[in-house]
Amino acid sequence: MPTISKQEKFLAAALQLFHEKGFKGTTMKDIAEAMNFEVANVYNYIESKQALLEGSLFSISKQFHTGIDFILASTYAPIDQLRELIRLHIRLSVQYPYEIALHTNEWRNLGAETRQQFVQERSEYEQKVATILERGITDGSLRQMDLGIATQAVLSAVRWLYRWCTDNQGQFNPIELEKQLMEFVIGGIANSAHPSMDDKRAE
Amino acid sequence: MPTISKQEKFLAAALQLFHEKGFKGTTMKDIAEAMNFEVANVYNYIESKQALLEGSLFSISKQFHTGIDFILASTYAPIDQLRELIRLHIRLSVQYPYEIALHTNEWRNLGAETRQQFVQERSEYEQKVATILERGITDGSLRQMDLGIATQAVLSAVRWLYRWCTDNQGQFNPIELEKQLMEFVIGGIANSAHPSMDDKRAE
DNA sequence: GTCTATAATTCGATAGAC
DNA sequence: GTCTATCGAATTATAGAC
Repeated sequence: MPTISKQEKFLAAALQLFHEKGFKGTTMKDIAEAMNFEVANVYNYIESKQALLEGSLFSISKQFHTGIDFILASTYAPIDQLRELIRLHIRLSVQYPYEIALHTNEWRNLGAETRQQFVQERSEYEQKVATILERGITDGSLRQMDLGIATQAVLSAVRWLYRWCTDNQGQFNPIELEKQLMEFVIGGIANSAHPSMDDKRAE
Repeated sequence: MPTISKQEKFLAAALQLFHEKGFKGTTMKDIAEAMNFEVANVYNYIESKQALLEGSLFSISKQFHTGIDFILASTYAPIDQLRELIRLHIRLSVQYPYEIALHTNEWRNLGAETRQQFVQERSEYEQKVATILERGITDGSLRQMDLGIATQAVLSAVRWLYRWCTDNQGQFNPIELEKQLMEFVIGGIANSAHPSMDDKRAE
């Protein structure tokens, strides 16, 4: 049985509260109560509320960048890089759902400087996703689409995963989730021999 | 030229600030400065900060429910109801991007009672979307999928639209956006197999 | 590490004059 | 409708004893 340090318990409690009440809606008092001690003790575990936000936010950002960089540097064909991208998002969503919730919802609360850096990193990540899609469109494995729309559509398709994990705490099959989502995304932008969007329905 | 009342200007200024800085991150002073008057005057336009949040939130929630209720009550086939659902989301995202941003991101800041009502309404909306998908799966026009996953995937595919509208202020073609997104979503979950009755996928 | 006490600031909201 | 002035409460963070 893995020993969970009080540090880790503190971080988990804070992240869960941020998820439930939002970053600004969560007070140091809330966290202290979750830890069963007084407010002042919070500062034994963190430097400041802002530092806690920044640490978690950029930590998960780095995880995503590291993951997609490996994918981009691989010899997989573009459509299989896209599969790997989806797998990456599922894996991280299962492992760090509350960090991703923070990353998705609370970046607006960063200070002016760090916020700029965050937006920069997020923009670069989207650019890397777009690169995968662009290569797929070029080699014909992905359907012709507006690259910006395709990028947002793909990222949106995986952006809800963290909530699936926090809501159904382990009460789901990640393998099946992966399969279903793969089918949804790939089937959506893969260049199918079946032009099902050319709507000819029989009535 | 449409006359814009100061009330409307106030609401627009507040919503934009909520979008940029978050609800709790926006102070009455921020709004007052955007309106070029002092803080106390804010309360000539609203009852309270909470009331402003609740009003906008439930207003847009009602719009979505009204829209999907018409779709559900129509005689469209399920797959075309899905098309209409996507059109509904695009239309509302173009018309009320900042209200939808609030609805998506700031519902956690509702009071305990109103928050419960919000979650209830959102859950009912998801249920209505699931109904459309379920009918489509039943009649064979949509691929066999886990209904919960399919519902989240479809809703996620349209959830980023408001940001597309706020970021590219009118600098985009809504018709083309609609076409592209349609192709992505419909192509993703439409049954690409033969339009016959075999609903069991052979792998 | 935990406590009590408190500093320093901010914020939502109201009162009342003009 | 707009202003000045202000109240009361909440919040982040620190000081210092145990």
